[in-house]
Amino acid sequence: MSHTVGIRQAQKQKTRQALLDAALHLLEEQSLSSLGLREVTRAVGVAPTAFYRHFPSTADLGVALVEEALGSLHPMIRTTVSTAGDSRQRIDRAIELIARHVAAYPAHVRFIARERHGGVQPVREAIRDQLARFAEEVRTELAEDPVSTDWNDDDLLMLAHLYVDQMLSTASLFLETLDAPEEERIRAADLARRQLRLISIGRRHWHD
Amino acid sequence: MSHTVGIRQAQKQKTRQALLDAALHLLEEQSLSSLGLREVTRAVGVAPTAFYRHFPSTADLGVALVEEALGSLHPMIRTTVSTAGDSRQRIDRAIELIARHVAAYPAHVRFIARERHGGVQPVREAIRDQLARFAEEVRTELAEDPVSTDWNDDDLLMLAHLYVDQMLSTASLFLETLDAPEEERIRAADLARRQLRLISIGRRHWHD
DNA sequence: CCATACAGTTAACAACTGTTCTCTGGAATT
DNA sequence: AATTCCAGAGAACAGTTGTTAACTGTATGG
Repeated sequence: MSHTVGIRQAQKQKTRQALLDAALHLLEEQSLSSLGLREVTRAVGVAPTAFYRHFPSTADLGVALVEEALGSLHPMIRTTVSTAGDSRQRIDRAIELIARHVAAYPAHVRFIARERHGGVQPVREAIRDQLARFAEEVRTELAEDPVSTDWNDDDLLMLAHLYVDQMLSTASLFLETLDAPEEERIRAADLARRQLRLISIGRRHWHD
Repeated sequence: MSHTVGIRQAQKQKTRQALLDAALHLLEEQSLSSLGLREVTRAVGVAPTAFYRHFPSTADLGVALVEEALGSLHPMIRTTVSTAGDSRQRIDRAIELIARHVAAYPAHVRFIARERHGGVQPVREAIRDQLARFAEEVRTELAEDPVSTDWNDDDLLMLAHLYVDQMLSTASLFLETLDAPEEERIRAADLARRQLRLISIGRRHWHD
């Protein structure tokens, strides 16, 4: 049991990543349920049968993509709904973070938005589970905010889900306006900002 | 130019509808981008080539399905965000309407949720356009509410989009819990109700 | 009553799909 | 140095796909 990777395993992970990358690229203009195994291997330049060395089926490839797209996002959550600064600053920071992420990983965002309600059950479930984890994390973050002192856990989770949904909706909106003129992108950011503001107002007056 | 339908056209529309129904059924466990033309005709019991008498491609079939799923929904919008009753009654009525609709047309709801961000561009655009129309209608309805006297059109449209998104999100949640035990369905309805309540609170305190 | 229009059929096309089995070259282990 | 392991290749399988062309029967309009 050596802790060195070895040429063998290194090469394997390399082609595995190549398969993931190629699939993500192909999925920009189709859904996972229509993605062919041969289509992916052809794009990578390996034999169709090599696919099975890495994934039992394209559905498992999809689950791996969910991990890649959302797994590394958990650290970002804490800063997104961080308690630092006043309400306006927090909203601006969140919008900025989402916009940057969409610009940096558009294919990831598209994949999640597309397959969240897509035709492949295991992938839907993987996304649902990850989003539920996000909601939990957002809840614990919200609980530390002095605004939420008299909130019960159920209401906090309700608000957390609302925020997570809003984040995804905003990310999807930003994705659509990625190639649009700057004016439209500003309008989109403005819309998202005001929606977040309305939610945060509702939050402040929840117990009236 | 007769106003009588004629045996011929009647039969044509009958098979056309059969194609739409079969497609909708098949789309419950896959996405439109993987729906085969032959698959649909086989389900209806008609030759593959007959498909072309009704739709140039499966994408056009999808656009027709958008029309069927959302086109008939516009009348419902007015009553959903109607101004009658107090806030709690309005929310209860909206949730009830959504729940009924999801139970009555689950395949329609699933199709819209799935293809809204799906892999077929013309269908995405058709859904986006219809939802934009919904938002416009919601806005004019909201404008008549005395709560919105000092709201500008831009903010009203922002709120309308938030409501439309929330409706879809709620419908999708209800769809997932359709076959779940009643306890979970009640929890889902409760969550949706509180989220709507938070938004409506934010709305009331928008200009503070 | 007859000519036309046309929804649906049949047959054939090349291209594609997922999956199995057998094989090979080189890294890993002993 | 000899042996095992295993990522990937290659070939073949039975089925599938979208699209074309030429057809048939029947409702429709003159």
